Amino acid sequence: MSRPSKSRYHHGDLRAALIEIAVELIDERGVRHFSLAEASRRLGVTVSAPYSHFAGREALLAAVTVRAYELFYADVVREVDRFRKPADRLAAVARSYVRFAGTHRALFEALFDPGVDKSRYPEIDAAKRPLDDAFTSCVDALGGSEAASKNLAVAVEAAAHGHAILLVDGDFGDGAEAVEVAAERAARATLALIEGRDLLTRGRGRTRST
Amino acid sequence: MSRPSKSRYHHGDLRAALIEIAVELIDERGVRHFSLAEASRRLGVTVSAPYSHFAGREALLAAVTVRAYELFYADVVREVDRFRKPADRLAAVARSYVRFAGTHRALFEALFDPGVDKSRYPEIDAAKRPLDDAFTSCVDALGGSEAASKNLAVAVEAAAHGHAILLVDGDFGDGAEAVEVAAERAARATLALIEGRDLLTRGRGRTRST
DNA sequence: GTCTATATCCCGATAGAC
DNA sequence: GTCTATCGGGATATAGAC
Repeated sequence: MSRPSKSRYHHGDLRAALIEIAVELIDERGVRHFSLAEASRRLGVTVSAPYSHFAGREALLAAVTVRAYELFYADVVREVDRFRKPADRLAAVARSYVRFAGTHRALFEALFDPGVDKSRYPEIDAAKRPLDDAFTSCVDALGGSEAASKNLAVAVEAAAHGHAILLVDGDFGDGAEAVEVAAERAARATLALIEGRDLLTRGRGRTRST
Repeated sequence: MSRPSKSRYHHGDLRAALIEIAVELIDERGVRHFSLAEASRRLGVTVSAPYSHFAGREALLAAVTVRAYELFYADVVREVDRFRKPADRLAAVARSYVRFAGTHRALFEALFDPGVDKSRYPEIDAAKRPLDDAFTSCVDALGGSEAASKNLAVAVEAAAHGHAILLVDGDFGDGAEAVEVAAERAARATLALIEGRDLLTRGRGRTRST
């Protein structure tokens, strides 16, 4: 058979193998400690081999980010489609958002790694778009003006993201239980935001400030 | 002579100078590109000099983080004390949280740098505590059960953090205006969460708070 | 106790041979 | 496409000057 040798990726799929091993390594030591050199070592190739497939370390991380968004989106879709009511669907987005952060920490970390200049990798933005659209379409289904929808979408996204960060930061403890606690909190925060959403769009300048 | 040379930091305050220059460098190139070597070069000392004051790069970054929390807390307190009503005070915490992220990006970035293992630097947690307490005391002033307060505190913190990340990520645009937009959104989201807070504490499904 | 000088090792990146 | 060789830079440890 054409089963490739797992120990030595000298068979032409180094690119995919690099992305795969990068995810593993990031899981083990975090993005910051990820190095092309170690990835190469694990794959049994020399340190310069990756440069045939990626411009450099950052480009590989960008590819990892794109992959992460794809997996992220798949998770969100799977979860959202279990519900029909718009509010529940939106809460499901928030829930799966946090779950993804908890169950794929390396990938989630890679998504927001300050070390990758996203503006130089437009494919990252393209990979993110379906996710944003999922948010938006759920929010739109709730009705209300365009401005109100936008405000709610931003608030929910921020809430989901915030819970995800708190989770990854350990504020909810460790393990699978912590993930569910955080995910459930995010879902409920979403429902609370929907409930109080009129307050998101009021005043236009009159909520106090400088 | 006991007169220290100001230009070379050979005067015994290298520790403070390192923290200061670290903040500058992180502002210029981001945490990832910060190096002890360059900090040393800028201060006119050799690369090994910092090791008299810090165990290594990570320890210096930890010190920067502590400093960041101190400044962060000072900002929050200043802003919160301009209000009296509990809801407004809580919204002010969220607002100043986001403002800090926008106006001190380097420090904010350092606060959540995945490269520093916070569990190995307990002083970071200690520096963070006053900030958490500020959140908590504002929430408690709103009344409600202990569990409900906890739930609201977490939700507001997550919302504030989420808006801050979206801001730093450029989702609100650039410049001072973007900062205010994000800060105001966070404040309003806080008010919306207060409004819908009953939904945060329902079902008893998996929400275990401590 | 603080800093210099030095040396080792790892990593990112490039050029050229196979 | 991959390897060899190599350069430059950064992290870190140690020995010694003041």
